Amino acid sequence: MTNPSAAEFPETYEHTEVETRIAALWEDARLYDYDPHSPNPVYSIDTPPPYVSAAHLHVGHAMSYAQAEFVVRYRRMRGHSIFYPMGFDDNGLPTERFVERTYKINKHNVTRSEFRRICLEETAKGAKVYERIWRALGLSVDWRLRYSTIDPHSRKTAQKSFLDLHRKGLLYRTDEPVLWDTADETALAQADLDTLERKSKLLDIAFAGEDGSDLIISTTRPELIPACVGLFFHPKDERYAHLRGKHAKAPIFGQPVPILESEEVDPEFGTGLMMVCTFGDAEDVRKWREHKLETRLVLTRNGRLNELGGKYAGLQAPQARAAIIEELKTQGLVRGERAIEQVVSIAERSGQPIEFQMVPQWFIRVLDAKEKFLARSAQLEWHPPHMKTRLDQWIEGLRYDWNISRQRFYGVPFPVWYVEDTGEVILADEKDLPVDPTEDDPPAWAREKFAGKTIVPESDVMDTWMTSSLSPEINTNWAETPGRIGDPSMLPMSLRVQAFEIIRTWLFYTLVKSHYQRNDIPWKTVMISGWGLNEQGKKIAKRDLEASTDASGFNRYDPYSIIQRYGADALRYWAAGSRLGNDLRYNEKDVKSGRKFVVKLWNVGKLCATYGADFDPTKDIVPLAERPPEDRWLMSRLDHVVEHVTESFESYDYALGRDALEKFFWSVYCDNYLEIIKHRFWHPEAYDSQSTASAQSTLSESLRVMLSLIAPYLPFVTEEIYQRMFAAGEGAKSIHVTTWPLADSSRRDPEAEVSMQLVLQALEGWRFARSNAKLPARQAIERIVLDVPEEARPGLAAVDATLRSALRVQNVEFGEGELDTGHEGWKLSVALGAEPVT
RNA sequence: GGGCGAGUAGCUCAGUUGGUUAGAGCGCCUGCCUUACACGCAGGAAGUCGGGGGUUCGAGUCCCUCCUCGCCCACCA
Repeated sequence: MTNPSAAEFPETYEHTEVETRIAALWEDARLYDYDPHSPNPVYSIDTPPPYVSAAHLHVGHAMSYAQAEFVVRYRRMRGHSIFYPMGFDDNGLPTERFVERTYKINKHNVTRSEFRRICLEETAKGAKVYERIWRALGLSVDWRLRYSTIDPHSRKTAQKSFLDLHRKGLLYRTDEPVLWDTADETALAQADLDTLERKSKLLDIAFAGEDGSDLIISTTRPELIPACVGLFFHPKDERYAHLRGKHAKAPIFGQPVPILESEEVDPEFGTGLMMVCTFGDAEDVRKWREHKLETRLVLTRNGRLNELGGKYAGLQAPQARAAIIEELKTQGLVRGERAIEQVVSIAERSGQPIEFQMVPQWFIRVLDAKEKFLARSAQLEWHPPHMKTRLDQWIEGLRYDWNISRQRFYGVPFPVWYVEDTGEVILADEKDLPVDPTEDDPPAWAREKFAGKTIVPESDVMDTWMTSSLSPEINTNWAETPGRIGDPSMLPMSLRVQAFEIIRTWLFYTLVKSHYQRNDIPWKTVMISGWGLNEQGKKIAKRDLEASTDASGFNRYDPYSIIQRYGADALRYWAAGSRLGNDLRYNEKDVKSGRKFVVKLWNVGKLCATYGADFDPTKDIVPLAERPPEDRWLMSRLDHVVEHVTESFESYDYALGRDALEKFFWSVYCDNYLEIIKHRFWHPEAYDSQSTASAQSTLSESLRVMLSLIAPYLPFVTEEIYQRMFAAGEGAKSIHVTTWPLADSSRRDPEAEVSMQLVLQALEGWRFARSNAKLPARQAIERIVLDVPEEARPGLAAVDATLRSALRVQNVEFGEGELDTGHEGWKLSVALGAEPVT
């Protein structure tokens, strides 16, 4: 209404047409480009780089990215200079597998750089798909700030990080036993483990004592008998005291096994005699270390028995187990057998039970800095606060330093060579990064210094988290890659947004890196989102996504599909429905509700434009104090909402804001205020001369404020209405770069709120009576007689015009009434008009 | 076994520091195509707030205890 050149509002809201056009408008205006020269405070966001190659994006992902974005849009309107990058993760095993499968190649017939080239091509394709969806969803990302975890900039950053930590003495290389995945044939870190409950058999098996007596141990893993290097009993266990210093003979394999004591043996478990092998579990590793036991590794890196397994050599562990049990039984050495529930550590990716192997690995020290990490955790502002506990408990429970070596082909290489005979470490020069030691030469100084010696490259690659943990540094160009936008002075970044399941990995590792590299926190605030779940409250699986396309091609879990059918605003409306940190079930009907909200808002815009066609806010505004009570009431109520929504964004609890807005918009603004003031427009002659201009002033002001409040949630429809009604008048390119409305006490009007309570009670009573009387909508009403308590009458009489406007009748009187109003002590009667309203 | 979170209408969830008769959306029932909107409007039914105990003038809200569900961690002889 404030825009004299505002185009006519089309009858219906075509979301696809509008959203496409608005997205282009933002794009043309370069609205989301980060401006390094802006005088405004920077607000920077670190969001998860999704796996591009997997292509399994579902509504749950859309939900978490949308949630981050609500906050971003709010901050932009609060006057921050927004730095909002987007990354893609194409590092790690899933990508390796994907490329091998798709291109029918493997690491034996291509070089790393060739493999990387293919991966980057795939990334570019995948990133396009993602970018299309993210843009469609309205994410206000600066796409110039894109990174991929395998691109040269990220590789350089990861390698620089390695050099930095090495220089600081925080890295070491050792061939201690490491967690090993026999399926993927690589070492893993503690954070890569999962647990599996399964049924297992606990067998009592007889070893032979020196005097020929039976020494019974209990084990679930008889295939490790050839790796047995000790039997342990508790020092106070009298039953075995006589065995002190003696040896036992292992069944079948016959090796002599020392009998030793340890406080950690539970005399109550089994026979109280414990078999220790290299290595059945973490406990075995501990005993091996403490008691300096022999090393008899019987399992190979791919999970088979080696020559120590004698005739069972070459068998996979489970087959060997079965065969060995068979032989033990034949020899009568199995003395007991019972089924037990067992919990085993498995590799998160492959699902294989974890073994231990001795392979030289690079470790980052974390165990001796737990207290420091806990202190860093306490420096962060957590939303919701209880998520901090998850990180703290993980830190407290750490048992291993961070193993960053992976025996895989694809990933970020270590910037390291070794002198073959001495094992001396040669590090790359920082100016040469990124390097691949399997293809690049070592630095010139090293070639000179070790001339004549054989120099071998490190062939392992780094743990994928070694790179991802640097997302703040990658974003802000800590490695100083020429041409990248971003500046390390932005560190710590403002906000990290992520889901809870990667607190122990992504969040923890990022904290470690920041602490070690810059002696600082990575970001000031952490926002932990929940998951978007399916209708049954379960995680949306890849197969759910794949099996959910209907005959028309609509996939009910595919964000793009949903956006096409209901619009991005509708999907975002659903995403705004969960309290931060809580999971949110996906229901199509909630997206439909979002769609209804969008359409309702559109219709309000249309109505306001119609009623305000001849209104010029530069000269027609009626001062608030001079407007009728219903106008002052509306503005007062609106001010409460402004405060509420602002608070909800400040506490990252956008869902509370959405609720408050929706209730206000729908029931206060539409169902009451708009319905009340219509009468003023229909019968201006019945009201004072300013009443139309008052309503127009209020409509204009309140709609403008509401559009701003709703803009972070529903950026498209709010922009569309803004462009039609306010943009030209305000001279702004977009509602998203206008100023956030703040609460304004001059709008508060307790007096109007009190008088409107009476009016609304009368209105409710009238609606109740009307509904009971089943009056047709077009029934003309001559007069309404209110039969209300004496004490209410002066208040109502004082706002007579408002009352008539609300009840939509020219004559309101007090007197006797017979119709029930649903309110104690309130009745009314009504004089019907002769003719129906036309 | 330790920890975190949750249990409120048929379903999904709000309910700030304890304060009248516990709310919303969806669903259900009754009317209404009323000059923005039938993707709408008006009205209605529906809850012993997981169980038990306690503090208080007053408890969905605070304390104790038990039960159920989800997640994280530990448990591998």
